[in-house]
Amino acid sequence: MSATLKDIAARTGLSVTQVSRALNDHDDVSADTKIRVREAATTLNYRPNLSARKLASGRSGIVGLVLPPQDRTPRDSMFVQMVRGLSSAFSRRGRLFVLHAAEEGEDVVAVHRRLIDGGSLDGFVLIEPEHDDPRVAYLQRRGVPLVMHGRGSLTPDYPYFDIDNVAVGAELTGMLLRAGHRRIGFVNGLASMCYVAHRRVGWERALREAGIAADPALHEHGPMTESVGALATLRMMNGDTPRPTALIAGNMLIAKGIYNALSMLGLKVPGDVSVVVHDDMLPGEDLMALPPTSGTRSPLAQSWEPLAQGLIGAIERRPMTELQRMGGFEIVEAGSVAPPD
Amino acid sequence: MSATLKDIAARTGLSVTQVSRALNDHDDVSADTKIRVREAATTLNYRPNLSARKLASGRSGIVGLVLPPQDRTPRDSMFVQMVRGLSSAFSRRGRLFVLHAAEEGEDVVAVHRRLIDGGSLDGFVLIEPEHDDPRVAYLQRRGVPLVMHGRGSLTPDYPYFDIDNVAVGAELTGMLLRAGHRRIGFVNGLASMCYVAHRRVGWERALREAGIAADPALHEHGPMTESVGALATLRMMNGDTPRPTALIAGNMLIAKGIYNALSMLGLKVPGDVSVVVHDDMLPGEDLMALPPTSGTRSPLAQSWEPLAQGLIGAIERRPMTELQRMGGFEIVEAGSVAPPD
DNA sequence: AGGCTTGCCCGAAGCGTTTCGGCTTGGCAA
DNA sequence: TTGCCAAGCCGAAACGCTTCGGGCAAGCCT
Repeated sequence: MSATLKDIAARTGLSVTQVSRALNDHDDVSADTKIRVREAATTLNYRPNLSARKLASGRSGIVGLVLPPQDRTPRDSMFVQMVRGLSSAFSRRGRLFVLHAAEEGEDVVAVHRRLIDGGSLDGFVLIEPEHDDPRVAYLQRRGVPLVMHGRGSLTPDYPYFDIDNVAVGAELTGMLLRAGHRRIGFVNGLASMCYVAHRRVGWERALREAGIAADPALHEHGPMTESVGALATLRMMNGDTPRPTALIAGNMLIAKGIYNALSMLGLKVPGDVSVVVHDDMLPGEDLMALPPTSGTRSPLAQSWEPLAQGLIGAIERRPMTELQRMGGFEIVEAGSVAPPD
Repeated sequence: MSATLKDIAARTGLSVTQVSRALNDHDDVSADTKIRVREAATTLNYRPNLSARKLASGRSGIVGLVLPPQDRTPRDSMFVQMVRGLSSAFSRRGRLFVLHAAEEGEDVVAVHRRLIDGGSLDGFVLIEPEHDDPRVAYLQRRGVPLVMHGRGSLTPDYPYFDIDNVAVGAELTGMLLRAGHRRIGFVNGLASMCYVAHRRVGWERALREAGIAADPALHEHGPMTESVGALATLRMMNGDTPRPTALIAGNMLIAKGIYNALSMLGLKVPGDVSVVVHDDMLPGEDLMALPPTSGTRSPLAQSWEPLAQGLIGAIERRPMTELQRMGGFEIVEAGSVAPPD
């Protein structure tokens, strides 16, 4: 059905060996031969058989991602964007990216095992890191390449792409401190997420450096949704402790909730309360009609390229230093911060 | 690293051939041998190498779905649900389901080609059928098994799972006709979607059978979103032609928009206008706080099992009659329909 | 006794690739 | 002339599996 190396060999009068070496750009093939082989390959419409390649060399050129079994609907749209971004990034590099959804009850490690032993995948993109991540432990033990979106700790021993979330937390806090705020609330994400913890560390550090004790009552954890933002705001504003004069939102949805709660309380931004946010630039959030808000910004969509680079680097056994990469973030001044009182 | 047939053969004192046949449950292996082989396989933690299997037999046990390149955010959540459902349905049947996202500019047929020639996939689940679908044409020509979610025409020549959308359209219309309505508006989905056309046919047919001419001004096409529902309602209610006394919503989001527009116009349901809807039971829609609405209902989530069955049947070259399946739908009476005036 | 079936098993070939080791050729230095 | 080296090429084995075409007993029929 589909052309094979043998067909090209027959057509060019070369051996299968030499054709294979020509197509893979080995150095003991004459330049002229390489050209002839490549021409024959395109006219015959040759596509390498990845199964055969995998069997012979151990590498198939297919990489994948296992979708965690939880089903938190607000994140679905992000997953789709991620799959699209990674597909395209790997395609550009001549690899095939596939996604497999883990079963509800199934052990995530077992799913990875199935995909490796099935003998098809060369490596994995992992998301939502945990401390001492069992997936990482397993893959490292089996010698299977991986790249993490984020970090399970501040200095992990595996390839990753992440932004400096401690710096993000510190910068958001710093923007408010510099405006003169002293009581700064933080509506953060789920405590189990590492980047959430890192941002909290940044918040605490910035406060400490300004000589302020971080008040735990001013830090809220929860899924990054509108209602969580709203409820957390109400709690902080109606609590026993003195009201915060400024709020940090973990993402745009939380910010939306904060704005809703503040307007319910009759409080103006930035007149009564200052607000800053970290913006992931998720698609669809732009039509949320949020007032311009200062803060930090780093598009999640900028992760796909470095992640693809990182995984391919890992597959090619590049040194670890090349595989641990950090993305930057911008600082946005949009007028949602004013001095207190 | 991982156990192979040879390991099992060595352990049981059988030949590789016989071990393979035992594991694949061929009939010229004694029952006793099968048991011994299976035991050895589990203690050695054997997993078949899918690449090798594919190479030898032409079948890998991997099936896939290509995510169309458009990026209509409201559908993302449905895609994720679909991927989860299909993954699990195929896993239960010992197959591996993967998803690959098509590139923005890329030809969808070319993507399928890449996946076939890559030599990994046994077959495809297709979604969003078109008339004379080029993907179907290509796969049929190559002899690659497929199953369609929906139908590109009422009597296609390929395996599919669909519900009877003509009947859905007719039933929704019928519910309103039986209450005495004569001017019945339909806010339908995108005209390019086949099920949308089928429902329209059902609407027209039911009207015709009741001796009513279908007024094109009472039929609106558009993406299935809240605002489309709202705008279509405003147009129909403020148009030059007599107002409809009842409205059909293509799905819950459209219904939501209809309710919003009606309440803006100060119209009550069912006092002033009756409303019926087809409910796909997408997750998250329950928290849309829609008033109880009569109509038809058939959970999209019930498609994954029949689709998996259909594709596996197609791979096993079962007769076409077994592979073309229809799902049913329920009729919901929830009090959103009353006689006109 | 001869032949036939049935039950169980095996060797070997083959799927399409990569890769190891070795082969030839021509050119150049000794 | 001989010896050597590099450039370019090739055969064969291997990856793990399926499958074709047999083989060898034991049991049955005539």
